[in-house]
Amino acid sequence: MEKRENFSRKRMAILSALQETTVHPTADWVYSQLKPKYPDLSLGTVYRNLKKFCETGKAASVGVIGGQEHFDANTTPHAHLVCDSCGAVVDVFQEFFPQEELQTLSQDLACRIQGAQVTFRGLCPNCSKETPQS
Amino acid sequence: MEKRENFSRKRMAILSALQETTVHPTADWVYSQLKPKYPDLSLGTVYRNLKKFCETGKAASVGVIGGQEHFDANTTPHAHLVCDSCGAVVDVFQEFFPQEELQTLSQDLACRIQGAQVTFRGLCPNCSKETPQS
DNA sequence: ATGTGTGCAAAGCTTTTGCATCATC
DNA sequence: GATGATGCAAAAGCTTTGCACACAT
Repeated sequence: MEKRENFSRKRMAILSALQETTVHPTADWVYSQLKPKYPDLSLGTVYRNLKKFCETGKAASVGVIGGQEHFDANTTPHAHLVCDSCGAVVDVFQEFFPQEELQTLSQDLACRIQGAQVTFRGLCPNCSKETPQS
Repeated sequence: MEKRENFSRKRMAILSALQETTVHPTADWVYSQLKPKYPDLSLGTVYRNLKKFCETGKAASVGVIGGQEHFDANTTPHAHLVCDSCGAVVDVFQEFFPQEELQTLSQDLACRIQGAQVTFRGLCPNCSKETPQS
């Protein structure tokens, strides 16, 4: 009978993995992370659940970086910095486009802007430290 | 001898196609566009040249939207709006992060920001017109 | 019973790449 | 000849999907 508590334990594990990290992982990262603890986990399941999280607002896509989609469980408005050197995706906790600004912009452009994604490119704090001035 | 003026005519055609449109095309769009005029054009060539244009600064990537990378021959700082309804990528000619602001931000975060990509999401002017208030 | 979640493997799509060929110099 | 560009097809890589089975209600 010990099989019974399988009520989406894996789904919870995927969401937790996403919530407990700040690396903005890819599906593959989550899979590798959980595989040891859930040996029969399938990559398809990770993809399916990540997609579902995005649809239900539990997570958001950071976009495709280096050919792979990155996810973020922090859905509060903030930006990201993608490091040219190490590829890291780090948070920039600042809201550059509050609703009122989006509305102003929408009026100016005769469109309906509903969200903004801000992505910086450069060197992350770590790599910035280790790289001599250019 | 009529073969002689083949000096990268295709490369020029690819760049021109990119420059003469505002749709921020994908590799496949460029390929389809040029194929009638250049029946022996290969998709690989389009990919190779688009990549080269990005490396040499003649073009820039708008990012991966709907699974395909979109390109832009306009490399002046500006933003984009991706339409949730028709998928169009339209220009927003405004520079939201001038160099000085990037430098300020870099200091605050102890990093080195070298560029910013701003992408809005919502309804483009066309779809906004045709869609009743929500 | 019905619906949902999953593993597995196959398929799908976009993009890259190896190799032979052709053009230019 | 040497270099660079291309066509073609194969390969690679990421993501989705069909199907059968297990689990939950």
